[in-house]
Amino acid sequence: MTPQYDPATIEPKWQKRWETDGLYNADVDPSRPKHYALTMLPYPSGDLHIGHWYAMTPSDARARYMRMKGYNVMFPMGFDAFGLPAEGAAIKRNIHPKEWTYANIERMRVQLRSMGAMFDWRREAISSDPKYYKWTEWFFIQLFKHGLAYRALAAVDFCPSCNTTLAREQVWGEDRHCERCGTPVVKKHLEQWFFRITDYADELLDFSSLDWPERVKTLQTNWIGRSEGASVVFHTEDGDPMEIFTTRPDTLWGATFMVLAPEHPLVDKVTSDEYREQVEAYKLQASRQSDIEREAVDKEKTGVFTGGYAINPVNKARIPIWIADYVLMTYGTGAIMAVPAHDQRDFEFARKYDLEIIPVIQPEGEPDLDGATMEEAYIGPGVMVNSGPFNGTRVTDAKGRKNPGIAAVIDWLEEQGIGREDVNYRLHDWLISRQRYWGAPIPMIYCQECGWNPVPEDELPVLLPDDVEWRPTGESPLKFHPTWKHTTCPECGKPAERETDTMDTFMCSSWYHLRYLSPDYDQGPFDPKEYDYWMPVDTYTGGIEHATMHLIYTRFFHKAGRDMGIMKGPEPMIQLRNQGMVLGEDSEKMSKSRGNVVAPDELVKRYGADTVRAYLMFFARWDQGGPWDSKGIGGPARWLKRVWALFHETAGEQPAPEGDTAAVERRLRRKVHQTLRSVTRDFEEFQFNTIVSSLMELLNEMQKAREQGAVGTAAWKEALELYLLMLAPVTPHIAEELWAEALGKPYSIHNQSWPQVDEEATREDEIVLIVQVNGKVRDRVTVPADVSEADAKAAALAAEGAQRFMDGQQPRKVIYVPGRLVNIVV
RNA sequence: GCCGAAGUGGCGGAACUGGCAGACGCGCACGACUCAAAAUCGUGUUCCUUCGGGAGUGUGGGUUCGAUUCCCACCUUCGGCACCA
Repeated sequence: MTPQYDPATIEPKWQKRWETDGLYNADVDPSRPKHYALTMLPYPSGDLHIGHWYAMTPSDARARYMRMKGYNVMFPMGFDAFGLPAEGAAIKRNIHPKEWTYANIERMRVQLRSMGAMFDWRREAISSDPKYYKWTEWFFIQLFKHGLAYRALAAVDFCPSCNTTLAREQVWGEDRHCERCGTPVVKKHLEQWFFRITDYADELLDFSSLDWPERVKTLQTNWIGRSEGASVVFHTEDGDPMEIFTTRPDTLWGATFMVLAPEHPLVDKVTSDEYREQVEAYKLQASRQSDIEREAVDKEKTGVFTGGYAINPVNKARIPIWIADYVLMTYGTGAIMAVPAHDQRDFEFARKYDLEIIPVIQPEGEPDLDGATMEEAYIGPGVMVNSGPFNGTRVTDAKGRKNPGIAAVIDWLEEQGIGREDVNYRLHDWLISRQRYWGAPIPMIYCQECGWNPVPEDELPVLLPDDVEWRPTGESPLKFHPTWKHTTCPECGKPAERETDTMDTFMCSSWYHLRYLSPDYDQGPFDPKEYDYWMPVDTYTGGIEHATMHLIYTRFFHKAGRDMGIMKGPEPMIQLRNQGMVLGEDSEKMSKSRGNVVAPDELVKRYGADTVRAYLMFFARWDQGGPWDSKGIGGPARWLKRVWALFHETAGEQPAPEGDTAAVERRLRRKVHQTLRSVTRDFEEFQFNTIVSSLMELLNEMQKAREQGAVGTAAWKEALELYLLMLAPVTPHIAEELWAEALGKPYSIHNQSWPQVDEEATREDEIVLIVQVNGKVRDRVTVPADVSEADAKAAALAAEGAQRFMDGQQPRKVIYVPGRLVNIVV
């Protein structure tokens, strides 16, 4: 053992040994409890950055802790290897996306190994491997066969920079930009493939079996955006039905006009000749405006009258039909009933265009509302008025059927056959078509006669051709391949064409946790034996940015798979924890263009992986992250050097023959076991920063105990052993080295059990009681731990500081908190 | 506008169940070692102070013997959604 801590020597040595021994191989073993620890897989961009380390090494420490707790832990790793950057690189540098991707994977595997994580590399899965994407395609076919994948013409978001359509989840922010490249998206009308995720909207709102952060649950709940209400069918004067959705069926009697989205299919039909010109002009203007302009909230509402009229089915009132761009074709039915008295948007519109306002909800104890004089819509509770059979019915603030007014009206609508209880979601079906090359082909064939049919399953995978030209045209490069798309119809055998779009890569990552189970299995997407043992994922870690993308998709995928008889159980990932983000030293997001990127490889070279791991766990709360501080890493670096030095200098020493060490030993054992208790708790709660600080604190105490002659005693030996066991998940290399070289213990520390807290040892003999006078600390007294209340109070009252501040007065009240303090109130 | 999270020393952060605010680390200051520096070790480090003490966890109130912790109102920052009918 060298006197100098030299991570550059010991780290590669142990990494090699662990790997050749298969120390972290996880195999099905029904005799042991399993723990599937999963951390989000990286995209093979070419370099592992500090964010990967921040996500993965604390997750690794937690997985190692669970392993020491006796679980059979699987902690796999792989690559989300399809995707756009590969094509970008291909175009820019004239290198094949496959070559680029696999070269990056090679490089990143080496970098990943340098972390010293307990990855079971036998389970590595790469989503761009044919043996992987064969089953991505297979899943598509199963979804198609079960009616969960369909093709439809829709106005979809298209990124002009990435040259592909995007899912709604991939369009972000007020300016509706592409999640990947930041370019504002445009609308295109295209036929695309969708998954029916909306069929699962309600189930996705049920988080009861999940231990997930509230934040993620809230984000998903808002994203799904469930509204309860009713669908009601109005008719035009000509008898054409127009369905509307409303959350306020109790206000139906106050509907004084209707508004259609400019793109609504009935607009042309209801428009009278007299108004056709202005309607056409308005439609043209609306179509020219971007979504951003149209959806700007503060914009004044505009619209035009169509000349047509509808009949309100509840009271047969004849009401005008308008078109306005504040009604969106993408939500509900693209048509609304307008109740200006009780909806602020309708109110503003009615005032502007001088439309009738009829109050139908009267707030109790207030003067009667008057449509002519109201200054804003009334949206609070009250009693229904001007509402025929419902006059006098109470309306509360509650939504849906919980509101007596709404419940009564819904029942009546259903009786009358006018409408029905209904629910609407903000969530849209998942658009998965991408006009790009480097993705899993959509395994569908179009035949002029038979329509769309899936590729027969025994012909899977549909392989990507290698010889393509990547022209970023907005259409799939596969389309321009001379032969690839030409095939025959699986139904009739006549010439037919393949779908040339590829799948959203979120499709690949929706099931990667299943491919890890058996990455080489060829009878199905996964080996059922592995599935039955390992699933569900027990602990999933990753960034919050996937809350409304990957984390919704994978839940949908699992539930759909369950309904198709492929998967089991309600949810794929039971416990979720999010790490924060490591920012640059300038507190900005790290990026090459800002020049604030921290390169982990250099840090490993300079300090060693253990120090980098420890610093990442220590420098911030894991769930919050924060700016990198290059000076701060010196703390953990010094700490590990001091750990090394202490073990090196004292490991073999025997106790000094003379001197009574009983008190020192007791103090040391107390601190060791108190530390073990808090480290154990912190591992359970993912509080990695306090794990490291507790271990630093214990080292300081051990240093003191050393000076007091503890070295070589039984308590000292126990302290050294427990110290390394607690260190093992955090800094696995130095722990292994000291375990072998300083303590001479048999390989491997990573096969040891997590130690038990000796509660007896943690007990204090004496405690320091705080003495307060009127809530202010005035003194402290040392008393036996099992002091009686009377003795404690007496000691406090006698304390010099207490006497001084009591100023001769009699205590009015003396409060005793056992083990903590005495507060004297005068 | 709606929903959510968070505000603690110069900095990152700690504080279990309402009970010593500032653990641990960075930085800084001083000291030791050194010809000197780095490294290392030691001591100190919330602010004010007449050295008795006083103030202090975004602001203002409340509950309590006692509040970073619970309640009310507000301010700020960050994140999400946003004409969603």
